[in-house]
Amino acid sequence: MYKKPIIRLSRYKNALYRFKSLGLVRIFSDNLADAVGATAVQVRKDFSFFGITGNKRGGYLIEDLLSKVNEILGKDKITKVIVVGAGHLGSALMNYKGFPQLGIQIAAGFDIDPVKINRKAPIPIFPLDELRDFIRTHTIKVAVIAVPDIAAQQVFNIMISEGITGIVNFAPLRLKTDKKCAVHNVNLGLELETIIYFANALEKENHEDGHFKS
Amino acid sequence: MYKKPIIRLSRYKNALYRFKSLGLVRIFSDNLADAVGATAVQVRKDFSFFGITGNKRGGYLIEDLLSKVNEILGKDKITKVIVVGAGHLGSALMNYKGFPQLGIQIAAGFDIDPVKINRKAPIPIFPLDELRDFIRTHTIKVAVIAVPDIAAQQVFNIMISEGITGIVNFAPLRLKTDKKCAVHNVNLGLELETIIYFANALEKENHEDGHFKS
DNA sequence: TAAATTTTGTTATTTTTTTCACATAAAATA
DNA sequence: TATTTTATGTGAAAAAAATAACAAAATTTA
Repeated sequence: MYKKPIIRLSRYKNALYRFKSLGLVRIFSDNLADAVGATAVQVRKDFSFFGITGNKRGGYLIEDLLSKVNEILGKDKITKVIVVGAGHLGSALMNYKGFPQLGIQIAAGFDIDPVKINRKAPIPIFPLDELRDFIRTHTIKVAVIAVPDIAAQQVFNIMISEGITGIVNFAPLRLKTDKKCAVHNVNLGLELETIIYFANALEKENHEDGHFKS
Repeated sequence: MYKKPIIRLSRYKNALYRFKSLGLVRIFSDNLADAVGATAVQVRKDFSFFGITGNKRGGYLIEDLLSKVNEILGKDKITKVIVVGAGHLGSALMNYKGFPQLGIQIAAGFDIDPVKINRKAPIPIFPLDELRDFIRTHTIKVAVIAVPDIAAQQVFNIMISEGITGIVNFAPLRLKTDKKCAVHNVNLGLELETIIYFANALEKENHEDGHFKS
């Protein structure tokens, strides 16, 4: 399925835009590796995997590279995304400044709390009742779930039945479906837990180092 | 290094607490697999990898399993964590209800904006100036970076120099580190981009299916 | 122009992760 | 008690991902 190379391709793309905005025209695998935290070999390997080639000793032309990467990632058009749940996390996403550059347009937010509704805002926030209709009339294909876990499954079901094909889910539960939909679960608690494990492992290692080596 | 099994172990643990709270005593690899989106074999393989065994045909005693998993994950004590940046995302994290159960205590937040400072709140928010001192006096080892990208590197440097060993970074840039600190970069924009890629791939697949098969 | 250097691109190798296949123990049933 | 059923546990195989090794092209330098 080759998931990791795809993810890195997105990272390369973002780095490329940054390099481009600095006025650079040409880039080396080494620079890209530094920018995304990979190795130069890995960058070239990824490119090779997707059939992208550069110039021996000359690196890559940023413009060429961008158009190839964008083609592979299907970023030739703007993707409309909705965010369901306008709490802290939902707001954080809706206020994320980087989306336009990524070809992502947050089309609307939804919330069950009447206080949060604001149809006139730059990114309007509608009541949850209107979710189904909005997805249908705007042919939304990608959505973010940022509601409490009790509400998540219900929201998810609406999305699935309306033909959403990609969901990033921030509610700490695993959403189930038989339908064809890519679901990416992001669990903020888990991210912290995982890093705590590795932090502890490092702590131990450091102490052992201190004991045995120095 | 075997990173994936560790991450799943955290997921199993959380699922186990949920099962336990439902009054269950015994659990099967199959149930755990469903709960975390893995397969039953994978669950058993993971357990086998960490030397955890159950009872043939009898599944696993939740209580036993939890104590073993917690031991492996080093969750016998509470980990104090600080959150730097009290914007939308930082607030989302500080308000996350699930942390106490995970043995995580958000000890404090930090922000550069004077308006956000609140020393009396349940989770106090201090000015950024006091970050270094706080880490030192409270021997903080794990931190979250939820500041804009321009501020991230500076915050990171303070953390590293004060001996933080685990960082979850939400700023959309890659923080460089030596071996002494585990950094996990979470890029919300990238999460969306990745799911858009897979959503598009599914769209295409569905259309092809419609064309060739039905 | 020849040699040295730099950087890509690819093949081979290793490591990590997932899946498959099936033996084995415990419990249930006949 | 013998048979069948249900799960676990693990060795082997396959797939995915990361790393290593090095040939080849382009450029620079001598």
